[in-house]
Amino acid sequence: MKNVERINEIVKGFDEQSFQNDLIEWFKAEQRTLPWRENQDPYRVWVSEIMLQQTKVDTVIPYFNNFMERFPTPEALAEADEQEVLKAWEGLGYYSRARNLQNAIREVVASYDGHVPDEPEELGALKGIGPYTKGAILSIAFDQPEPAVDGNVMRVLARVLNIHDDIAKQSTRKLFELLIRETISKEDPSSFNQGLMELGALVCTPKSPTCMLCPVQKHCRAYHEGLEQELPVKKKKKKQKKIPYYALIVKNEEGEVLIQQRPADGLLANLWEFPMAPATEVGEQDLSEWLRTTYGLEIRKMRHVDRIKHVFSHIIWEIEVLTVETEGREAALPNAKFVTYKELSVYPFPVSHQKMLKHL
DNA sequence: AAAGCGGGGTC
DNA sequence: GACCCAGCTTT
Repeated sequence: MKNVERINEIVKGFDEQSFQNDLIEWFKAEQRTLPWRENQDPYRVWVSEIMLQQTKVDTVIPYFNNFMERFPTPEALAEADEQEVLKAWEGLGYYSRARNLQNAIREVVASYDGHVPDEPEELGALKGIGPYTKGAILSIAFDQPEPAVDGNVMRVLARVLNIHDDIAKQSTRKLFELLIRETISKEDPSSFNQGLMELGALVCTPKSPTCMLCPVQKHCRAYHEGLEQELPVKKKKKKQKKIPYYALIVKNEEGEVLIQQRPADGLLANLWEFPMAPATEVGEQDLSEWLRTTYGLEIRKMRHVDRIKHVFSHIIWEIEVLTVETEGREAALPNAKFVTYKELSVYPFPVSHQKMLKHL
């Protein structure tokens, strides 16, 4: 069946007007006070939406406040060093978000005189702005009736409209976008979109939704069928592969520690770390040789001090941590260098390596 | 369409 | 452990 026909089938007998009213009324009364809801500044809305991707509100709040203090305007963010931006993002994860955001903001300053564009095509062409974020900015900052379909929205609508499509597929997201275009309030698209998300976060939760307190319970087909726990349908992903490493906390005679910048692409791009040897290729007895050939450093003393397991979305690092004292003072590798304990604080580190700081 | 990309909270 | 989170980009 074509999407248009499905939409007509789905919304048949659905009281859109009443649903809108109940949802918006509830949102206006019950919405949380959040820093990015102080006003409609498109820059603030944008930053908040990027930070909120795959990230809980409670986690984002302190990062958002700090980020706005350090980079209050698009110009301030455009002029900053990427390392400063990554430092402000440190611990938040998905660091390409930060790099894409700055890239896009620089584009806005260069091409749009620092004004966030309110045209869907211009906005969507900016780095890091996909279908969801585009719709969120357009509806929340510019009051345009555009769909902003995230995980919350798909869960809420899957239940309300009793839709059993796999929400992991992007064709399903497109179906929901069409449904929203049909259903969204033209008078207050911002409260409508945010209301769906707020409802998903506070009431229509993934497990044990509190249907008894739901403002749109009477509209919910899954509730009436007793299917709210079965929806939404989502294909589960396969589990992560384990990768073993040795991490070396190397101190020279000055008491400085060896750190190294990761490549500009891929996992944790451009962040800093302590040197890591892949344990699949290097054995513990080979570490002296590895340190010599890789960094030109002679080991004086080496001690096993910790074991760290760090879970990413797609892999698991299993890290054996060793402290090392060396004779050399300089590292041969250009992206590696010795720094003092104090200097460490300006470099952005992934959480996996922050866990090793206690061994310094 | 599937995989890569973080980190934290919950059950 | 598994799942989820105000997803996007690359392959």
